[in-house]
Amino acid sequence: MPQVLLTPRPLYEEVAEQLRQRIFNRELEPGSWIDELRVAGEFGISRTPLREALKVLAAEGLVTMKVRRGAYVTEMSEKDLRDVYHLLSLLESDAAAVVACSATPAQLQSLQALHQELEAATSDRERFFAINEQFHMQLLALADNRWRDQMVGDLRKVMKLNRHHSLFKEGRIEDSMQEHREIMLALATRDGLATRRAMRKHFERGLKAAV
Amino acid sequence: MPQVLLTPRPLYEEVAEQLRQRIFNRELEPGSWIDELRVAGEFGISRTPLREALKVLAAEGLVTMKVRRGAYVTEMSEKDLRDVYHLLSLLESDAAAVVACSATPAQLQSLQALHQELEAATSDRERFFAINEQFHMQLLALADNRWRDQMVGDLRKVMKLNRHHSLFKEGRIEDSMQEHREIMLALATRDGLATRRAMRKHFERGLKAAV
DNA sequence: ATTCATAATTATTCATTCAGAATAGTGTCG
DNA sequence: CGACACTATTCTGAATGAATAATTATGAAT
Repeated sequence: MPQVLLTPRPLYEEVAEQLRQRIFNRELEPGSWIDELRVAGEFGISRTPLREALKVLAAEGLVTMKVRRGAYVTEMSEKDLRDVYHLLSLLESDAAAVVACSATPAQLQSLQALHQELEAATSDRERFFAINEQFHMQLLALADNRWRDQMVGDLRKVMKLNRHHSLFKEGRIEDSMQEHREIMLALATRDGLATRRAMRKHFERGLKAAV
Repeated sequence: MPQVLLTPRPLYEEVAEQLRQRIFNRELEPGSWIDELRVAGEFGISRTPLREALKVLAAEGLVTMKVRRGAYVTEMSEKDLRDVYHLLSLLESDAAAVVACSATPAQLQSLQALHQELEAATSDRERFFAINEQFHMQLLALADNRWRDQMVGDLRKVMKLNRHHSLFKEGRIEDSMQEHREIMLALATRDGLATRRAMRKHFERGLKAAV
């Protein structure tokens, strides 16, 4: 049959996304070897785009390449988790401070809207998780630094390698919500330092709940 | 007994490094299209490892891929330069603060040694530049966060895309040296906050000299 | 029986080949 | 004379095949 697949993006990117999902779903476990032939067979593609996808994932830190030994799913130690949280805290709290000082009222309003959605989703773990991610991404977007966006995106991906997600802990959602309220308050008062502090605290608590 | 390793690293990594050099040397100009056939021919290799190398460089931000239109050397606007400096300042000043608080005396001594080398190289621009890079990398290494190392490495690479290097400005070396002295002083007193401030100032001045 | 060496198998790495899409050039029509 | 359309060429994206390197297993020797 003719390959009528409209390719909105190149195959290796599609494959990279699929591989990310498999890694996050633990179908490919951290530390395990990625069999190029087997995976290429399962996707019904050749090894070439798969290898290119693996290069992308390696640059993101999701997999690590060993010379002449192929690709392995990255293993995150507890120290790695702390280190990644530390960097995310640094980058996102700075972004929050930037937004507090430079955002337009309309932009702050867009954050407020997401915040309200979050308040309304505290009972639905999956939905809360999704909107929470949206909120952080919107904040990043308002800080308007494409290099930071790239880095935070990568860090958040490798963070998902970790088994225990902070939001899965009992009571974490309520605490997280309270921290978000403090962030919104600091943003509303246009206080850069307070916003930075609030975001820092948010990540600090998040890490405590994650380990 | 392992066999003699003939290929220290895979071809695509070697090619990636060569391409970086060509980009930094302006043999491949920002904004220009990278002709896969031509470059592969010049390197005497096929397109496959070249394409894998381009994926790596794309992840680093040195080149940008356009769908069905190949790879282009990334163009840095003035805002991009400011944004990258901002992030480097954030990441490296935090690293410096960490080192100030947690480094062993022997580790501080290794920094002091590099600092002395730097003091002795103020008359040789090239050498000063190289040792300066070594100093910053050693500081990073002491902060012991491989994810930060990766990110700072990438940011420093894209920074090199910029035409005017801060250290090429007249009088910048002397100023830079003075800022380094303040950093060393703050490190010696184990004052994390002061170290962070000193490193921040160093980058602030560096940016001013770069634009 | 254990260890070392050699051979075979397996998997990565790179080259060659093919197909599809985009752009540029040329020709024709309004 | 200009604009639009069609064709041809060129380059990207993908597949397949060949070669090299590493690991494992087997056999022999101490």
